[in-house]
Amino acid sequence: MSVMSTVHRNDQELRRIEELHELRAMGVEPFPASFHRSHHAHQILTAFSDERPDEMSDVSVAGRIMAMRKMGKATFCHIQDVTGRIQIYLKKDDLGDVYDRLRLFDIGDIIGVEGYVFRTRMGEISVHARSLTLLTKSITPIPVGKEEVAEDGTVTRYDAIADKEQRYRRRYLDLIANPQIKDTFVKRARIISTMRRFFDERGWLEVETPILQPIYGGATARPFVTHHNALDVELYLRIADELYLKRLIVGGFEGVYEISKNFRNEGMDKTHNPEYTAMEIYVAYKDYVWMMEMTEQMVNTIVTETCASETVVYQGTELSFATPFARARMFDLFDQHTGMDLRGLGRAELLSAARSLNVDVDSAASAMKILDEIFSVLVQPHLIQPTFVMDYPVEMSPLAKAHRTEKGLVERFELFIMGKEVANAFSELNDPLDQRARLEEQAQIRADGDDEAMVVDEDFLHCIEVGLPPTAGLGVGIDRLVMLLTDNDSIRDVLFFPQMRPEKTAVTDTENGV
RNA sequence: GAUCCCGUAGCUCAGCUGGUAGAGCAUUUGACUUUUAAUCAAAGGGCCUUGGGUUCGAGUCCCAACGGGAUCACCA
Repeated sequence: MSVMSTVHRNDQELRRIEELHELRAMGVEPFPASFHRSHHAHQILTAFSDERPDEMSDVSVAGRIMAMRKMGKATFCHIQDVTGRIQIYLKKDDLGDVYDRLRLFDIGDIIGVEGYVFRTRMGEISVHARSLTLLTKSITPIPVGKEEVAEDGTVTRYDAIADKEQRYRRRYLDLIANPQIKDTFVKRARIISTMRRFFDERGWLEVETPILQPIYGGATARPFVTHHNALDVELYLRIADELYLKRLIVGGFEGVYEISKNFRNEGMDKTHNPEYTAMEIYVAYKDYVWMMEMTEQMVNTIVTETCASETVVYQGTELSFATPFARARMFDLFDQHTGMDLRGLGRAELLSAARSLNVDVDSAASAMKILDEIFSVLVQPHLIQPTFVMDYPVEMSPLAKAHRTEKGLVERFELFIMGKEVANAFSELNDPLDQRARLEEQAQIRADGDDEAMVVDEDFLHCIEVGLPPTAGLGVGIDRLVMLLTDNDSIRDVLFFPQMRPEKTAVTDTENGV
């Protein structure tokens, strides 16, 4: 089968390729290896002084041409670097033959400019070019809209790429055309680095555990399955790293954490992507009360350091991250929002409670599912400000330690913000007999048809039998935290490359009948 | 997986009760040495997502497929 390229090029692309050949013929290399750059755009715009313009009499900048206004023997263009845009002023008197080559330059090309900084009659700080170097010739026209900068600095962008499919599939074009979205990703990086520093300062060790696991565990979810050829075994992409991190605590580390991707073979929507980033941390000799305090301190630190404030506006709602966060026991919240005491009810009673509350549940649902459903419909939407929900029923939490005083409950909390779960934590279950009983119960639920229930991991049970010290564990959904702090309502907008259905591959020559 | 909406030029979008494709920006040519969504004049550019059907005639109506978005379900 022939694999000849069948790229279709439009008139603009063909013209640009001709320009490229023409430049080479003139002895201009369209793809030089490097360029010395002295300043970023933003640096010049903030540091330029009208009183002392000579301080910037010799600068060099580089970036992508985003706009070009040719006016005969003078040309203005805007170039964009990672910090923003700056205007370049090019004059035939200064550049001579090089100026004539401008006809071979296009929007999208990357150039380097050396010159002096000045302020135009219209008041815009610009670089007056003494020399101009082509750094990369762009062959594909990019969908850049024109932009208008108002007096107050607000930027209006016209006709920039708006199609979500294009924006997600070709994020590089999105980043060029909508540079303001970079802020989200820069903040994402800062959120993670702040979290990492918070843990490192406290002496906890960042570790790496297997992503390919022979037995998946630590959460209830359907996994992705893959196959290892040499061992001829099925392996699973991890749905959580909990069981491995606990093994390290058993091994003698007293604080370990991991920030990395989990994979869950479930539906996709505004808050779910098949691969997502989680942080899990385990600290020995601590319990969930301690972990709650640690969590609110960590979140507060992240918010104040990345948002320069303790409050954040999310989709029009002001959220306060001042400590302490609200705390509420799960069954107290049921009392408050349903008017019913659901403590200790069996499956049949919960089912009739759900019916009387107009919560739609499957009549075959387990007690755990019914409680979960009532909670998510009637309680969760009220948890707008950061709120710790504590003390869950044991059936919902097979890896959490039995509550020290409340029978039937476990020492667990979840952090809710804007009605969404952001963190989940327990006093970890370290009674090996209890742990075995709970996992066997999960295995039974699984045998009864719930393929999301946990699988028994004998080596994990063995490890707990060796002896896990009292330990507190926490998991945080990084993507959701980033969404909250960057005011984005879709997970796709906080991931550079959200999962998309693969595009149809271009037809090959043979299929084409060539 | 279900339902609804969307798919037209490189980009943003028009296109009425079916009559063979339109604008702005971008591109090309010309004018213009401090412009800024530069301006002015002219020009080129479309398998209207794909495949069927109805019709004398389909961008438009019907069916299906593909891709996207939203809502729901599952889940974090």
